[in-house]
Amino acid sequence: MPSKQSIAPDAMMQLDNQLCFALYSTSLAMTKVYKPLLDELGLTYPQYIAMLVLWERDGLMVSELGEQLYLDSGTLTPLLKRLEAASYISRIRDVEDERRVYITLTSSGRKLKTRATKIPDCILSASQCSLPELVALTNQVQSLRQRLVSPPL
Amino acid sequence: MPSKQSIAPDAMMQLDNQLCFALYSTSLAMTKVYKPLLDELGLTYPQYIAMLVLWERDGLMVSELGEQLYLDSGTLTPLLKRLEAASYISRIRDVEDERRVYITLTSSGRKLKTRATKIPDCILSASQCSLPELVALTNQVQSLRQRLVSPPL
DNA sequence: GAATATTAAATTGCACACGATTTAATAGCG
DNA sequence: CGCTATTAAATCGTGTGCAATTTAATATTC
Repeated sequence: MPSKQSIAPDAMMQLDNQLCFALYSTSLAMTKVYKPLLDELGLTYPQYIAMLVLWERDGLMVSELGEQLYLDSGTLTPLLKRLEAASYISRIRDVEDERRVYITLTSSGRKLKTRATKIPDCILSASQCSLPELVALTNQVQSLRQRLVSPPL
Repeated sequence: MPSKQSIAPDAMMQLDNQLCFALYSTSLAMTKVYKPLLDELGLTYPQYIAMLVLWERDGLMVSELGEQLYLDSGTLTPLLKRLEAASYISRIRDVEDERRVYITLTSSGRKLKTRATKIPDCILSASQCSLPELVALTNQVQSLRQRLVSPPL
């Protein structure tokens, strides 16, 4: 009989028991719920979360944006070029330090925030979560992320 | 003053408050934890979860595999071709109904299961979760997924 | 102050995701 | 039987993610 802190290897390997697959498939399912809402704004989900950060604080460097999104320049550079092509942001190289590129909202990008306001409500309703459940689950998942990105020595 | 079931729109839009971003970024962080373990097996994470399903039940159709993984043929066909190129699976068209393609493990693919057995333990330890916490969180996330993929009328 | 190291973005190559379309095969129906 | 509808995979195009490398600029060190 297994102890409290162990479990049969086969059970561990079952897909439905796996937290990682639950996160992976639920994240993809979430993105599909966002899709029709974001289509109206002409944004993909990763573009949307980049805009969310910029709506909070404009004028970030690519690397600062990357820290908040947990994404690197290999992902962000092309994504930001598409947002620039859509006239939502400007990419401006710092004259003080030409290695840096600052991301700034255009007026069109700022205006988009208003139209995006209703999205969180739509998602909340689609997720059929109570607000306390949503807050609790978000905190637990964030706490897990923190443990994963800063592993113990 | 907002009622218990409402919240300021600005707070809703803050990135860190958002369950979807928490799932998205944590799922990506999880995949990075898997990476060095899966590199030893020559698998990517999506390939690994396909193998997990096949280790449970061999000889599934592409569409049956897709139902379990929540992925469609546009994703699975190239992924399965790579697993076939790696000699872990065979793709065999059904002679009864030539629209169907059955996925079968090769002996090499079956052998891989042994080497994969330790992975769930490594992940559990990296996530620094107690087993009860992991089980509870997995159930909550799965329940959310179910609500997202089968919305109410 | 020239050589070296570090830093910030960009680039490259590969592997997903997925909507949409296409191809091919079977089922259903009059 | 022949026509239409449905089904199962495959294909195609776009947009991520990310490791690894490259490019260019700034810091550091001797």
